[in-house]
Amino acid sequence: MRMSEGVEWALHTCLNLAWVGPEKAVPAARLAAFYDLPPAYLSKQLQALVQAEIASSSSGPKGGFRLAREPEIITLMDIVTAIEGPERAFRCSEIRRRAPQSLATQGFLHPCHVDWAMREAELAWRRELAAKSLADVQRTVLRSSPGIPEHTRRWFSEH
Amino acid sequence: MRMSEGVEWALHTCLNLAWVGPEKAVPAARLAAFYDLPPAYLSKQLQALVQAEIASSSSGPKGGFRLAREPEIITLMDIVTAIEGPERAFRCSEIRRRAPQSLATQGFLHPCHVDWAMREAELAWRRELAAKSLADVQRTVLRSSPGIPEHTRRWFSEH
DNA sequence: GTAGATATACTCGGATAAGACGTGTCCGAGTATCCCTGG
DNA sequence: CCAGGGATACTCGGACACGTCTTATCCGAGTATATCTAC
Repeated sequence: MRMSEGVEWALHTCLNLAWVGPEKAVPAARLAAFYDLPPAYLSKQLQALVQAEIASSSSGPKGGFRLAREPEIITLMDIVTAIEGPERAFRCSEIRRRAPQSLATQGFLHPCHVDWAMREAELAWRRELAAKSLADVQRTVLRSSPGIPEHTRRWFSEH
Repeated sequence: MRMSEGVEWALHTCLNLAWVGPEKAVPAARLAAFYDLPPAYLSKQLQALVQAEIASSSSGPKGGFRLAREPEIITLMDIVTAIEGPERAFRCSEIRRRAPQSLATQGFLHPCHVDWAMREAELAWRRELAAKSLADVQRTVLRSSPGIPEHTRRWFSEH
């Protein structure tokens, strides 16, 4: 089980967009340059963020990406789901129905208990991610490195 | 993010081994036949379970697999880790160190906050899985379908 | 009848291919800006 | 001086290859059993 590397990029990029603020749009190429990432590929991730209505895009000169909502109402779960898709990590294929006894015991009438246990664990994970907003992360960063917001904002203003 | 299908197979197979009990060894081919799975591939998953000391194997006639420990002290986390490996789903590549400002703000002295949030969520998931033992699942199954244990045991005794 | 050696058949285990998904790249469509021209 | 039209340059967005991991398979090494033979 491996999460796409794009998730890390998306999270940090959303954070950068949050520092810049919604007034100014930032092109994908510039967002990529900040971390020295492949611009075309980051662009793909940004598309996903737009589709999920986390970011909004505008074309042409002075165009680019900006956050579509306030950081306070963007959760880490939103971002992860946007990149990874809404599918669960564990996918129950109802394997038990192929068991020779499944007809005799009518096991398929009840929900799959293995699936249920896995679902519950994954829900705990989702709950935890949904409880943390982008603004929460901003506050944590601000506490440990107060200079970062201004530095970042300034870097994206240059050029 | 997608969990290997082998995890589902391993979970159900461990459950079957639990019903059969540790007295009798069951060959991989027979375990595969129960759900009509590719025998050679399930064999590979079983190898992983042996390496994780969840199951034990024996060669030759009357050989096969059996649980190495009591179901009470085998957690779902153990099984998932055995198949998927110990690696985390989200892997922080310390992307922030490539930021142009990282030297100025000495951001790399503090832990990565994005990573920390993701780690915490994944820990919640692991905790949940570690809290559920194979015996717990057995009890749930027993409650809803009391016939299954005996049916399963009998099927593996035939032939 | 019993014990030992041997042949046998069955098991696992690691080395070896095929397919799916994530990764990475490119170029075309669209748009806001800027400039130029005419009034 | 001002307004409108057009050219321009910059942006995103979807279509197109590459690499890596999961999936799937096979065959050889090893072992407990059962048989056969000799005592």
